[in-house]
Amino acid sequence: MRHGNPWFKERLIAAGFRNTESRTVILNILSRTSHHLSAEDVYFLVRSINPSIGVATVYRTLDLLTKMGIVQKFDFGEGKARYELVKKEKENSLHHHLICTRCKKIIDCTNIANEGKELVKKTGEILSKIHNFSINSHIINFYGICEDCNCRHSCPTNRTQSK
Amino acid sequence: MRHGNPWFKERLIAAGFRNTESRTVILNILSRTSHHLSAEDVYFLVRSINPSIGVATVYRTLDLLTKMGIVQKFDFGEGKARYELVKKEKENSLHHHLICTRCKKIIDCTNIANEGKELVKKTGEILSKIHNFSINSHIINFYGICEDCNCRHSCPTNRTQSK
DNA sequence: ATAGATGCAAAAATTTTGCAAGGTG
DNA sequence: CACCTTGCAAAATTTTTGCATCTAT
Repeated sequence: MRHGNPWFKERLIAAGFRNTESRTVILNILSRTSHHLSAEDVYFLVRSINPSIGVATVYRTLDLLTKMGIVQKFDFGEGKARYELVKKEKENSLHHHLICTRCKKIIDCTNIANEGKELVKKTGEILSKIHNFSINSHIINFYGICEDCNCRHSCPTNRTQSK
Repeated sequence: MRHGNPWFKERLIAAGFRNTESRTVILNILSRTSHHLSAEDVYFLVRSINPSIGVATVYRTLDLLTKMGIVQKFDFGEGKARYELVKKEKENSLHHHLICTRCKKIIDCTNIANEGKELVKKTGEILSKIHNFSINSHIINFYGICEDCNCRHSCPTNRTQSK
């Protein structure tokens, strides 16, 4: 994985796309982090490597990678999307998240509760068959209030309606 | 449920909020549909009932209802959020969605694959305990390509990169 | 009377798009 | 060389916010 991500190059070519600098840079960034990066995060990192790459390219590339199934797009209700490389080892695992609706913290629980793997798979197969829908990925999100927020506030609803 | 949604009024008062016209109108709209409405959808419907209510109030109210757990906020990666009233009967059910990453269609599968209910509950309890996180709701989304899109296009990736 | 709620319009924030210029196969 | 990609900036979208005014309790 040191240089060039050949598997990625192959997939691009095979799909009829071109193997460009921007795409390589963005893919390298995604492959070197374990976080869910926002488009802005990616853009920021991209600039530190090649300042001539623009935001539009970042968005277009993330979109392309998502459509190719190389990247998974997440939406945690923050008003912006986040992206993560789909790793081979992760392809068969669960994507669990705990999301605090108060402070927007995201706790990644992938692979902690793996007993459910079979069931999610089976459920996917059933739905897939009923609706003739071909599934590429999934997300299981739990929403609630995190430990920190629970300690700091006693009232369950933010009184001021503000952030 | 014909008039006033008394249970809602009670919850507002109990939490120290006021029982206002806007809130009643918005809640009535949400309680009369089975769709996931965007803020824009709600605003549009609100205007047809009381044109003097503004967008900001719609957003503020949806936010308040979400924080109170009366409404669930969904984010399907369309660039905007959608909202749905949490119905009593639904509180213990599953929220399954099939989401087409090509045409953005959302297929609601709530309650079709109910064998998973126990498992989701158990998983939630485990994660909840590990992270000391109090769960209010959850979502299970499957991403892929829908029947219509599969029929119309042979190539797995949209060649033009455009919408 | 008083703290909370609202409307309005401006501002923020994220993402998309048109087009001319550049790069890849 | 043809066609895909890109940068740039403008535009489109969705959501938030400040503030004066209004309203429920």
